[in-house]
Amino acid sequence: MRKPLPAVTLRGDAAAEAICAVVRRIPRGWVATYGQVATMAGMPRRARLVGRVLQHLDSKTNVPWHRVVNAKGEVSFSLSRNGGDILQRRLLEKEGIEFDGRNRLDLERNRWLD
DNA sequence: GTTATGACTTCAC
DNA sequence: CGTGAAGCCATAA
Repeated sequence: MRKPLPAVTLRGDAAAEAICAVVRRIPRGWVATYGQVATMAGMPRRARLVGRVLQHLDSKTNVPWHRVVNAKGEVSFSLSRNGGDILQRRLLEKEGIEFDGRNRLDLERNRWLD
């Protein structure tokens, strides 16, 4: 008998925990990129994995997922996020981060350096 | 097994 | 600075 497909394998996984641990260290008002988080979590080139882990967080998580943006310095927009991208931008603005007319922020100025 | 898809990144034009 | 292609790796079909 085959084991039922786990609904979410990334949540609770060791790799997922490592990623969350890094994201939780991002100070309020600062951002990091997916690739940066991946590298800091000890798994370079796993940027996409970071995005997938964040997508599975539940709404009451203590992980500041909104402080993670892509390498271009913009909030990743996707229909599959069902409005989560808009929320992300709003949360960042509430922390004092400014966006230009193209949904981008200044990475040089806002990137969190460990 | 193969193919397609993504909250990605990097490099070449 | 924009675009496209290739690389990436976990999931879903």
